[in-house]
Amino acid sequence: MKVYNSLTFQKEEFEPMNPNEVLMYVCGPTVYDSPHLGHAKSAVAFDLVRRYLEFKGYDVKLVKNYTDIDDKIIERAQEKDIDYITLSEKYIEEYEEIMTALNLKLDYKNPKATDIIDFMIHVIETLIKKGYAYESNGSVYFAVRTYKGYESIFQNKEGEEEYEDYEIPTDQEPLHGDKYDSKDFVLWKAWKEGEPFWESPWGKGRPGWHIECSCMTVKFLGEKIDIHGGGLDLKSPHHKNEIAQSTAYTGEEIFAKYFLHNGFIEVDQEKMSKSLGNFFLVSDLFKKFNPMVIRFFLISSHYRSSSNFTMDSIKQAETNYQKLLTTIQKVNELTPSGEKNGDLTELSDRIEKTRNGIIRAMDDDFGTPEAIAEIFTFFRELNRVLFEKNINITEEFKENFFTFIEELNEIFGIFPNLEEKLDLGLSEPIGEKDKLIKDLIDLTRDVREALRKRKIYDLSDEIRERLRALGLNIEDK
RNA sequence: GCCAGCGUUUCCGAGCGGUAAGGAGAUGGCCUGCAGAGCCAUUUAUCAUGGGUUCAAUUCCCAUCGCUGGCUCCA
Repeated sequence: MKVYNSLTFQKEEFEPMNPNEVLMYVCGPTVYDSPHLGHAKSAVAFDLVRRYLEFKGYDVKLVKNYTDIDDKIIERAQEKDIDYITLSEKYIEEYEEIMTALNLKLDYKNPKATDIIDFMIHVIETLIKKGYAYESNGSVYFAVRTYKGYESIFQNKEGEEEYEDYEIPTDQEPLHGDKYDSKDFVLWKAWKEGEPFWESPWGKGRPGWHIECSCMTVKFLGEKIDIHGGGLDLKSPHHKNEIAQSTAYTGEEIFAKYFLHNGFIEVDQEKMSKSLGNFFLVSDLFKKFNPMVIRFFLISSHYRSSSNFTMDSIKQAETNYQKLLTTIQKVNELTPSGEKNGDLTELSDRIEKTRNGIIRAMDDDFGTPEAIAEIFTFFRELNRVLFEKNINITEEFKENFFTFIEELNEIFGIFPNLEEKLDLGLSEPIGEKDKLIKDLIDLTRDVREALRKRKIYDLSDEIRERLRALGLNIEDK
């Protein structure tokens, strides 16, 4: 299989360092606000990568961090006059709830920046010792000029100018605030009145942003990993800095073999932003759409391209998703009674063809849109043969079909709790699905059946309409 | 300003050297007590514009325009 590697600007054959295992790190959110659709896009994109790699037989270890100490968090906590921990805990909890609803698989580890302060201090000390970093006024900076090759990271150009041999001029006064070079970035931030702090060899302070991901990777996955993921906006300088400081620390040639970056959500062809007022929080979208519709929307475009979010496009996703569910429901309701015949054999072949088509698409840098197209093509054929020609199916075919659906669920994660859904015939979640609801639905169905038998259509239609208004789709045979 | 990416039919959205997947919407038809679902057909494409390379370009190269991102916090 091939993946697009941001380091080399091209698709490459995917070969993890260990043939059976994939070590993967994804930059998680800074928890100072509720997750918006962009966070969901990133999270779902890498959940998909992880799922597909697992489907291919790899044992995937995925670490995703929480940045729980940072300027914005401190600022927001001060505004609200609460402790920064209270703030970050609140948003971590919300993030986890939302990602669970979006059917993300659990990560191997979700460390918080503040969990590993000691280790960060150790890494920063090492960087100073090795001559890559310097202390200045209680802060510590990474001197980018000491890192040969810094400017070439993520540069798709030949002959990028690189730094000559350079030693940090610690005997001089810094020219750029506390820094010797404007590009130097902070590893440790000196404490300011009113801010949370940790004790360090350089006095009170807190870690800089870039160092945390490097430290987490090394601490929880090792000095070299296979895949590092994150949003496109993190490429520079965050990932650039991560690579520099990590390899400076470990002395390894590489930090991550493949860097994967996901694209953005746009709204009406414009960037989604608070100032434009076109900002969508996932929690708000959940009020109007099933989380699986959101997930389906997100995987309907390729993870690297930007997706255009409009009310129209999310409704289209809803229609499409429902279309898949409807067909699955219909197959589920069929009672196997037939003998093997030519049509069924052909359909079984179609399952195999579709499976191969999906694998082909996903093997090419996780081509979800093409994979989904394969599913639709197969489902249309399925509908035509099964429900237009009224072919009887066999037990074997039904099993075969549901094994395939289960595979789809493994790869795309779009059919969680399918059995429940099929039993209830629900198109939308209606809150707590318990036995009472199911019984009431059955009751209503029976009443409608009776009415329709006596051709009292106006009444049965009214019941149908009112159920529909409640989010229950009733379809007459 | 510098760097990177994108511009495909009414809409969403693939393809990326041999004249363009899939879905939505719309219209007509089949089916149905009706509706829905489903099926069939049409809408369905001078692939932003202008040059160039090639037997052949939506796909490669150059320029222009438009949009987006990075250069400061950001998924």
